[in-house]
Amino acid sequence: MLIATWNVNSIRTRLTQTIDWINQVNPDILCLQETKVIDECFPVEPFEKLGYSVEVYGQKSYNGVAIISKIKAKNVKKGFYACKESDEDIEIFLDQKRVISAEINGIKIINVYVPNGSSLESDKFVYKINWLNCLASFLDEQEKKRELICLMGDFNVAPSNLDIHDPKKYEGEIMASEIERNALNNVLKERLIDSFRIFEKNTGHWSWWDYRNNAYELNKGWRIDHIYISKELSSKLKSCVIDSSLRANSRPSDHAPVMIDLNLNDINVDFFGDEDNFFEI
DNA sequence: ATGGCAGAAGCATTCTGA
Repeated sequence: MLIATWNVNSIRTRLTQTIDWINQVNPDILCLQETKVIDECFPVEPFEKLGYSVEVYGQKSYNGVAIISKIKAKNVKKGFYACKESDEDIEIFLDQKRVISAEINGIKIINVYVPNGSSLESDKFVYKINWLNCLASFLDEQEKKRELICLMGDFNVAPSNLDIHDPKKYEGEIMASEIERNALNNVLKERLIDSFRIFEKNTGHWSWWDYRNNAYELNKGWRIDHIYISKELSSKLKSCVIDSSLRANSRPSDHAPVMIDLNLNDINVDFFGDEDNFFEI
């Protein structure tokens, strides 16, 4: 089962490239970020023609997430819910459409577009950390339900210095600070693992290159797009790849897709709906 | 320290992103 994530930086501008990529790799699930379109205007037909079902949570101009899947998503939820914070605390995140989740093939799929934060001195940075803390609370609640989780998207955080082309230059800066890394680790805790690092221990692998200063041509990138899976799923993980070739297209997204291959043949797809049962892998 | 590029909104230029 191929599960992919891609920040397309506008689905309408990147529609042809997205459809071409789907035809090329045939993913079972594709999570998109920065769709930048209201739900009524999301181009669902090209995906449905290929046999996919589409779930969207977008807004005008900014943000926006979507789940494209061969198997229709169940129990689709838009925004945060069931966090231990009160409803009023969750409410401040409602106007930015950055998270959509659903159950597909026995896995809880959580698609996120984490705020960038601008700089450590910015109000947006406070928002970013609060948002990550809310995501951590959201996952705490999912964990109580013993769900198998696949959390993916644009995290706007490089988990370690191995994930930055010039870590000294950006030490302590946005996307590289200890504050952000700690907030991310508090989301992951001991329950979620970085799919990419199961297979690759070295630096030099990026998922995002700045549009400016010829960053892609100079290979000055960052690895900020991630697929985290429940550790119970790690034995099922066959591969994790970043398809950086798309960054060389004309009019590319500044992000590349990331994709895992999970062997789910022996997973009980009827798990959801049976509260008294949970997986034995 | 600044600006570099791209997209949306909307028609000149600003806001936002990372």
